This record gives sequence, structure tokens and C-alpha cells, in this order.
Amino acid sequence: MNKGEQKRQDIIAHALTLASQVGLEGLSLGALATSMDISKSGLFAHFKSKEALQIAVLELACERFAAEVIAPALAQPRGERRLNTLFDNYIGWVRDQSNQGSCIFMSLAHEFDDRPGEIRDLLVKSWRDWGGTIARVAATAITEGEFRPDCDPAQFAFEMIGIAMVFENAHKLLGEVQAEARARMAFKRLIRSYRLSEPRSQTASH
Amino acid sequence: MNKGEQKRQDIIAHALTLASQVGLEGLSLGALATSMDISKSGLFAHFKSKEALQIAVLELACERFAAEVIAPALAQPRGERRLNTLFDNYIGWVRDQSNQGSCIFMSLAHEFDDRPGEIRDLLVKSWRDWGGTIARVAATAITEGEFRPDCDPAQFAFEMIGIAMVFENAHKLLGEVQAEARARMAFKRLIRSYRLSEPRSQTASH
DNA sequence: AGAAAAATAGCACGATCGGTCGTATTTTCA
DNA sequence: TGAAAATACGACCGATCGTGCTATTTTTCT
Repeated sequence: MNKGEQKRQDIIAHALTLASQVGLEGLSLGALATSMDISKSGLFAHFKSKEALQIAVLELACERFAAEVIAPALAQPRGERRLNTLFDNYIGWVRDQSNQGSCIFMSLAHEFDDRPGEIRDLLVKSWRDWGGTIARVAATAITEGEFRPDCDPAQFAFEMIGIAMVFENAHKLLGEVQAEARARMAFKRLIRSYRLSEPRSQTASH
Repeated sequence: MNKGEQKRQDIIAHALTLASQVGLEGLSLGALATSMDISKSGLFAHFKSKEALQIAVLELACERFAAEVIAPALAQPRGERRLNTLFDNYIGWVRDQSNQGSCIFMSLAHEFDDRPGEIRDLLVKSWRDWGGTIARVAATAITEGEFRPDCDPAQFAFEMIGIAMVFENAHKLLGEVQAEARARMAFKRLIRSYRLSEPRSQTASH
């Protein structure tokens, strides 16, 4: 690999860390260069514009998400097992990202929902892909005979994402220690209501 | 009322509109002044610092939220009726805010989850209050004999907020027309699983 | 009406922003 | 090894940021 290309990847990785904390707009080229002990212009030379760097950062985040959250889940057997793993990995991703900043996809959702452009388009696409992935996995739980045949996988995806969102808020902003337990309880309830049979012994209590 | 105080309230209201679009940090005093056809220093003279303005903006948002979302719900009879109204008003709030920017509380949650200070403290307090309010109303559904006596109102609040969060994302960022229907379906499912009896005829289908 | 007080505008400050340019250094490869 | 190409640097640009200071206009009160 070129030395330049290596450095470029290095910059993008650092930028992703920084962007998780201050967003993609708040990401400052000067601050990024200083934190890497290189000059601002030396850093800038690797990208034709700030937006190009921002896009590269978002693409890297997508790659990591696919590798850390989606891929391991697809290795699980179809149906509820795979769905559980997908949720576990998602919660784990959000929790881990919270140590340095927050889940970049959730941050950017609010940063760019009013800002048209290539970044927003890319972000929308990645969110749609993610929802589609969840729905597709949920659909395998139907074909495996675990979920009701007439249930809506897209609705399942919608609700699962909601759990992850409120989990991040409770965990990161509010600092609630029970946040993860609450998220898992919510997911358990979600799964149960999509099953073919609902045992009466289980309740929504804590 | 003083003319100065009147102008101050005017500025705060305009700032709230602007902050809903660009966040509280992205709120620029110069841009705000220009949009109100006054000078930047004339505007600034009403506040000892930008942070003071930001805090005033957040407090105004809290007042409006209490008046538009919470108060009308408390006028409803205790129990599920009140809970339904609370949810309806919340979804309505998020939807309406989305026309100009987005729900400021959700935006700020990501903007300030890593930024200590008075604004963050105020934001955390308002989120805790909101969760507490939902839980308190959910608790009335227990005493009214509609919800299971052993269910957890705080868990209910957690999940209801999650639905509102994913609704905003689906509605504003992704532009999904079914977003509101999805949110209502999710809430229906949430309510049902907290009830004393669960009629077998209802399903999670679309 | 006139004086005291409040409100507003004009201006300038240091800092930081994304971005450009000319030049020096390093890497690459024949 | 030597020349071309890639990479990094410091200086600098125009714009914008929050924030003081001062003068002027407008409101308020006796």
C-alpha cells in the first residue's frame, strides 16, 4: 500500500473517533491535525474538501458497523437466534460507542435531518439498509415458524431501533445504570408479541 | 411589561425556532440578529453571554412542552385515557416540531451528551422529569385497575420514549409516510402487553 | 418638559474556521 | 543513484465566531 493511502486511512480513523464526539460538522480540520501531530495543510492535502473527509468517515463507520454488528449475526442460525444476536450486537455497539462520544449514526441523524447533501443521502441510505437488514432477519423467524406468518418484519425493525435509541439516551445522557436491563426487557416483550404462541405465565413486570 | 423584557422574550422565541434547526451550539448570534433585523450587539446586550441565551431557549422549550403536551393530558381522566392522550400529544409535538427543525430535546440529547455544563444539567433534568411524568401517568393505569399491578411504570416510560424517538427518525430523516402509523401500532402493542388481560384475537400484524 | 435610565447600534478585538499556494522534504522507481 | 512524483509544511486569505467598549437613540419617570 502507498504510504499516502496508509496515512489517509489513519486520518479517517482518527476523524471517526473525533466525529463521534463532536459530530461531522463540529469536526475541525485544525483540531484533527493537532491531535495527530501533523500540519493542517498536510492533512488537508489528502482530501479535496472537508465534505470528502466527512463522507469517508461515514463510509468507514458503515464498514465497521457491518463487520461488528451485522456479520457476526448472520453467522447465527436463521430465526430468533439470529435476531437475538443482532440485537445484542446492536446494543453492544451503542454501548461501546458511548465510551468515546456516541453512536455516530444516531448523532448524524439529528445533525443532518435538515441539511441536504451527499452526506445526508449516504446517511439515509445506511439507515434504510439497517432497517432492511433487521426486517430481513425478522422475516427468517417467520419462515422458521417462530413468528406469526401475518406479522410485519418492517414494523419489528421500527420498534427494535426505537429500543436502541432510547437505550442510548438513558445510558449516555441520563447515565441510568438500568438502561441496558430496560432495553433487554423491552426487546423480550417485543419478541414475545411476535411469536406464534404467547405463554400467559410471562408478564411485563420488572 | 418593560419594552426590554418584551424584546428579550421575542429574541428567545426566535432563537428557539433557529435552535430547532441548527442546535444550540450552531445557533449564531449574528445570524439570529440578522433574521430579526436588529444589530448583533443590540441583541447581545439582552444576555450576559451566549450560554445565558441558550439556557433561556431551553427553558422556553420546557414551558411549551409542558403546556402543549403534558397539561392537556392531565385534563383527561386517570388511566389509559390519560396515557393515550399523553402519547398522542407527544407524537403530535414531535411531528409539528419536525416542520421547522426537529424536536429540540432529542437534538440536544446528542449535542450535549458529551458536553458538561449548565445546559446539559438542565437538559438531563427535563428528560428525567418527562420520564417521571409518563411513569406517573402509567401508574394511574395501575390504580385504575387497567394495568397489571406488578408492572413497572418506569419501564413503560422507557419504551414509550423509544417509540417517539424512532418515529422522529423515520418521519424526519427517512421521510417514511407510514412512520406515524408504525408509532401508533407500536404504542398499541405496548399498552396491550401491560393490560391485565390480553385478548388472543389481537395480533402484531400490519 | 427635562433628566435619568434603558435599549440599541457601530465598531473593533482576538480566535478559529475551511481552504489556497509556494516551497521544502521524502518516497518511489527506472 | 538521480530524477520525477508524492507528500508535508508554514504562511496566509476572507469569513465568521462570541464578546467587549462607546456613542447614540429611545423609553421611562418626576
